[in-house]
Amino acid sequence: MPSILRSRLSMKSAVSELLAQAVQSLQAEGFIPADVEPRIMLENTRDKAHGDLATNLAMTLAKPCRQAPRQIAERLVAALPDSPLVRDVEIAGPGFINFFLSEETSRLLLERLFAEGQQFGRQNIGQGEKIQVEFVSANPTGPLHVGHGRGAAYGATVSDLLAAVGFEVHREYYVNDAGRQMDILATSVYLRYLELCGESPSFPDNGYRGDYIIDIARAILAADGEQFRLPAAELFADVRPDASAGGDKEQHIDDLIAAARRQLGTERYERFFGEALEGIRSDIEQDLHEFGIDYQLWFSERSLTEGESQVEQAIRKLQDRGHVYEKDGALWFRSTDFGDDKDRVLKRDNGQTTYFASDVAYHENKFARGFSKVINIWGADHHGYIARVRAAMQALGYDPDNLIIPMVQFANLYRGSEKLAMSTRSGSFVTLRELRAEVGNDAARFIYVTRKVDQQMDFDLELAKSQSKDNPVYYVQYAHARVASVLRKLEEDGQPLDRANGLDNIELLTEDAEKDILKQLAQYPEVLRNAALSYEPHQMANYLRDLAGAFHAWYNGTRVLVREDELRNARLTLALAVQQVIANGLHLLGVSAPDSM
RNA sequence: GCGCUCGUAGCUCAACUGGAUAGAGCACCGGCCUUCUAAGCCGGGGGUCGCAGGUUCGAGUCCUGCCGGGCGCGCCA
Repeated sequence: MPSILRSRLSMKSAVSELLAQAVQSLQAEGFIPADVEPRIMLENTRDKAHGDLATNLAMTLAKPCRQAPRQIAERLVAALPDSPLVRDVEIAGPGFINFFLSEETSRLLLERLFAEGQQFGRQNIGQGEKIQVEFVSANPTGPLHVGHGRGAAYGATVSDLLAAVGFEVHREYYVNDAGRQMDILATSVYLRYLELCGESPSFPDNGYRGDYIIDIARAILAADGEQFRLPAAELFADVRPDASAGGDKEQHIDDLIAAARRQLGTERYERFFGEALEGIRSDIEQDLHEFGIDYQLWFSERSLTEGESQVEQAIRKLQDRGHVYEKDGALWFRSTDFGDDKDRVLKRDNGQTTYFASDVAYHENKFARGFSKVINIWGADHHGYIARVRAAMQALGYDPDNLIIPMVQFANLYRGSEKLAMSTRSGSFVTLRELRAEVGNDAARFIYVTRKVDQQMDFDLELAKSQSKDNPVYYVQYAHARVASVLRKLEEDGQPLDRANGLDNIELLTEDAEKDILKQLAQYPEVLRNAALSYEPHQMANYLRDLAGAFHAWYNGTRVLVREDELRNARLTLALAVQQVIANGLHLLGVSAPDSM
């Protein structure tokens, strides 16, 4: 293997290196000004007539060289060192330089592909740099629904892609276990508990109605009996009326929470709070685990205020740096100094710190742990928070560019043409668990990441559930299964698999379809790199679909198991390479690569 | 109203991050199973890249202004 390739990621970087040498020698001659540092951009051509790789280098040099692009192109081509990788070079159009790669490149590619196997495509761009990815982080007030699923699939895949290019990835779930929503949850559980005891309290309009609330209440009843039972009338004694009774639903629920806490006592109230929280959180953890997603840490929001309050410390740090002022009895962060629309309250006039203050503390905590990059994957409804959190990080002395916040747009859920309403409170939603059961993990994971995250998407359950060809994931998996099937047939026929012989006869792969596949295989490491570094898993998903498409087209018209040993081995080698790359790619997407379907 | 974001084929989405003639899948029409899995393949029709300017060798991609969708705009979480 020529040294030029051994150390390089791909053909692309090898050719790029040739161009760099050409530029150097032209600079030595004085044709290109010495102070110019051209950025060499090579692209994979869309049209085969343009060769395999093309560069616009001559065009970008036109201005500094004050020469016509085509003239520069000619000089560059003349200065290119000879390479066994390049078969031909052409100048075309306004000044593109097109490279036609030699068959030798295919042999080298496949040799490396098989040598690396499951590792093929993996790189070390990250060099072990620590990067944190926080995703899902849904409030533990109920099971995850299909909207969360998108963030889950996206976050998990981004994490795995980054790990595959050499970053040390730390996956984290921020548990919002503080605040009023959790109290509403705890109180909802308590009311269900009372119902199970035989009381008949009215259930608040604002309470959580899902069946899982009753399940948690039932568990408490089973463990501890009726020791927490109170007469419903007593509990509701000083509670202002609910909206359905002509009152205000927010006042009603707040009164109810206060009454429950007072009458049960803090310790016994905490029992319901804790059971509700841990019951739901662990259910979410299990759900995600089954979806192929595991975290390194479940970070509790409450832990930020317990003991030596990190929230107070963060506020103090902002104060020390002169970004905090007092107004109307509250403490404000002057976020407008860092581009936010308005200043934000850190501590309310009643002494309580805000959710935002917790967020500041959490992000301070993240950076303090030494992550060089912090990625927050947020739902689109949180986009108003980006400016203030960035502002806080800047105020605390961190580079806001190291805080990356991709936003997951909502998925509109349809059942056929019927649009489904999603509401956690009312308990009427399709859960992620239901989706997984109906569609399967593979299809769900794949479909979620085929679209760019910042695009709103329509998710049609009927379509996703259909076990037929409408599902793109089957298309890709089928390509993998077909190769496995060929191998089974080969074994049945008692024929040997001689990959070394196949590699020696790569030049027998002369069909257009075969060349297409080889070219696409060569691009896999680059696709992986781009998908990871731009946080765009859909690039990998689309690539795999294209590769599977090229394979199906070839497979349909070309028999692999032919009588001639050399040709058969060459084709088998190609098929095996496709199988390996599809397996590697699907693995990164959290999707299985079955041997039969 | 202000801010962020998106707008590509009838529908759902791509376009290698500024490159050559904008591509797939559904859906529609017409072909291909005695041969390694037809969950497949081949062919066909279908486009003012929301609109209008601007930047440059070159714009779906960048900048500005409109139009339209989504989201946000609390001392809630």
